[in-house]
Amino acid sequence: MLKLGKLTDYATVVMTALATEPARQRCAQELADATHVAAPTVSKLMKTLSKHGLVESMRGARGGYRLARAPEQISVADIVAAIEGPIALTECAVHEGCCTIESHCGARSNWRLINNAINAALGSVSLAQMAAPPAAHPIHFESTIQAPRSLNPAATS
Amino acid sequence: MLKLGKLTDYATVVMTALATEPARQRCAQELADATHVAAPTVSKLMKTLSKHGLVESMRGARGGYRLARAPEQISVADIVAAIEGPIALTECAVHEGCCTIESHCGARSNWRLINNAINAALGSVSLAQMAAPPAAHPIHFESTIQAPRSLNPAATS
DNA sequence: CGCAATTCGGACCAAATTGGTCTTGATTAA
DNA sequence: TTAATCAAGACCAATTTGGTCCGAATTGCG
Repeated sequence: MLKLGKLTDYATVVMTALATEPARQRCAQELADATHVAAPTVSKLMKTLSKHGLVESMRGARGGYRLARAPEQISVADIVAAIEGPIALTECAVHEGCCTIESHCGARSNWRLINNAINAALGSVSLAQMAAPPAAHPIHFESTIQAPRSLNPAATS
Repeated sequence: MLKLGKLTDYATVVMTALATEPARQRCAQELADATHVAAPTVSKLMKTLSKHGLVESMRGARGGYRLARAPEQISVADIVAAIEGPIALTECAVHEGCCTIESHCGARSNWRLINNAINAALGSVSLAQMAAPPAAHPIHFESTIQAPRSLNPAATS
């Protein structure tokens, strides 16, 4: 189903909630209330997100969480990567040599290209866009993926 | 990890192998030999692929499998959809109303847009491109969602 | 200055999904 | 008829996922 873990989905919801008021810090319970996600789950999510530097955590009695960066500087790719690990459709796109058929596979390199494209797509959507109503920000994906033979992979678009 | 099931990966490999000689029909064992995928797994894959109309099956002695369409007419999105079901990053993108927080969720509609974009990306890559060396076909996909009122320049680093 | 309330952090466990194999039955060429 | 091959399903093992719980840390108040 090309599915994204439920936790990742929840993470985007919580992050979107935080993005509505980036300055205010809120504790896990407060976020759970706002998003209707189970409180322990929110706690777990925030732990992971904080470990990856997407949110800042304040401990102690009046602690809570807060976005580490401006909503425009956080992409959904960041969230996905934080919760689910590096974005990789195929296992071999990250760990080379773990595939038993790697030598007989003509599809590998092309998979990596597709992988990059999706990565770019997810990276081009910011939290600010997620928080806004869909009509406000037309989301435009454009990705030309070419084999790194003689082409400069830097974004010259 | 945004991961794709291993079976889907294998399916693309087997399909790519078939695409190298679209006219020839090959039995499951032959394909297993060529791709180094376990024979029973190939059998299971082909069953599913045939059920979804991507390959044609010939039964009986000297039977085998063959691509149902030209390699250019089959996209990786077709394969993914056949093995893993409809492409949906979030559960709510397909089944509405199964999410407990649907009413408090400002991210839903945007998720659907992203989902469509990825769908388009996978649909723009054909089996013929997968079978060819990566440098041969620069893969280009572009997907603008919603009215292109104001263009978003966030993609450039 | 110490206590207690509150909150984050990490470990743990249960369950669902997935990956893979096997067995049985139907179909066709030799 | 016989052998070979696909079709269909049940079945089991394993990885991953989702969720809960308890301990460590910090702040506010008495």
